[in-house]
Amino acid sequence: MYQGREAVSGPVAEICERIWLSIAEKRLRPGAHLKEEELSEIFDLSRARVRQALSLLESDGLVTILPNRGAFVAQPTIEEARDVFLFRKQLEARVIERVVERITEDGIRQLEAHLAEERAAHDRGDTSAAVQLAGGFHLVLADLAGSDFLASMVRILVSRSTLITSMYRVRHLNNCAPEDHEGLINAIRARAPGPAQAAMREHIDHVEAELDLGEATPVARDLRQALG
Amino acid sequence: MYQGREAVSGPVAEICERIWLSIAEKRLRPGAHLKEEELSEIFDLSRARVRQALSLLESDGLVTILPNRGAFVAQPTIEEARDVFLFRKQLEARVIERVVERITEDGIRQLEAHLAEERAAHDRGDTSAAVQLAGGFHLVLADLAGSDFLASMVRILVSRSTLITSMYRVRHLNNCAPEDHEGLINAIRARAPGPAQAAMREHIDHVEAELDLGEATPVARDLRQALG
DNA sequence: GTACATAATATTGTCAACAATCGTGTTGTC
DNA sequence: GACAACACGATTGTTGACAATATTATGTAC
Repeated sequence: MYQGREAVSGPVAEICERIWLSIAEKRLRPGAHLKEEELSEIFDLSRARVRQALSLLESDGLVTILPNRGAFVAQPTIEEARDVFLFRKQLEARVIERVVERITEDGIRQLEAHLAEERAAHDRGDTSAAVQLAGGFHLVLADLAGSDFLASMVRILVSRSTLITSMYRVRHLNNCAPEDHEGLINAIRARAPGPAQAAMREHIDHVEAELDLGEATPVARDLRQALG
Repeated sequence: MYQGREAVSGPVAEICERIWLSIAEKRLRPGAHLKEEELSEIFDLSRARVRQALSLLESDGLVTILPNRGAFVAQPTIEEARDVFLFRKQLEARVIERVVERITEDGIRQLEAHLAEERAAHDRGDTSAAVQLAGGFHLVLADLAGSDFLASMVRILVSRSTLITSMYRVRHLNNCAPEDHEGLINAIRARAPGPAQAAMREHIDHVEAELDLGEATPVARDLRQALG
């Protein structure tokens, strides 16, 4: 399974995971060309499967596929970045609303188990796992909302947030701090819709506040795009 | 080009279009199994291209692909239907905001030309074209907002709305009436953000109001007949 | 007749070879 | 040297054949 996608499993999921992580950790620059044969050699998989993975990553907004040209790491603009966070606030507020309505003891345990993993990764300095788990928390939450639609929307926005964060963050910090997630769980446990939604909006604002969305792009953009 | 997707062209776009239309016109019931070989015979295309088309339709939420099982026309629940329209109101209000900011004379002409096509299809009783163009209006609008992100989000939600409307509508009416679209153009021309956003929210409420969210009316028919 | 195992069929998943396209370097002309 | 036409290598796109999996049909015991 890759980023909450039930239908994706096995080798294809692994390519997606690893490319996703490489982007999150800035090992892959926005605009970088992801060549199919190169990837198939690296992962020792057929080109068809690489292609499938790239197609999935495109639908998550992490890469852009140009016909007859190939796949490139996406380059969201500052305007798009702001829109992503604006909609995440609205979308995830709705998610929280539904989660509070239908949360069970088992659901709470799921969230707490995830939070424990986040803390463990954070404490041992494993930023790679920490970033992955921080995004994963929102996917678990979306799952608990019990709507495939909401879950897929959250996935789309969270993956884009990962890319945006890796492009525009000023400090070398996590995507989400575990503390915020703890507060969210508490508000959900108390079955308090208003405070829980407020906590979520604040949390997303925190994430956005760590970014520098006021100036020109720090990473050099594609020349073709700049002059086109 | 299929539903505002620049990158999709040629035969694959045609399969998508025709399946999309068949769903919109209730010739394909939700849950129907879209068999790859059958489709490849109907459209006289290779199975690989059919597969590609089904994958695109999945990312638009029109079909659900189950591993080793195949592709099925999606079956959005009533809860999901409400969420789609809720989110469309928020999303398209933002689209309108950006369109009003950056609209040009040429943009207005584009919208009016589209509206004229809608009216023509409506007047000659071509419901097939009318439904397609009604959804298309929102895609043109999203394009004028000048953000790939907003455009792709609108596409995802509009395609889902099409499916939802075909599932839950009580009267045999259009997805969108051309009158609402005319009002939107006028508000945009006046560069009035508030009224334009209000018009959009009202318009989407109108569409939602035509649905009966308590009764499902599945129409079963042969796949070959539906697509012919 | 029902339940279960098993074979037969239908359907999807995967691959490697081939075709089409694009980017780039080269050559020829002025 | 500037420019266009061309050819080459690199990269993506497509196909048909084959493998894996699921669904249906068949047979058998009780």
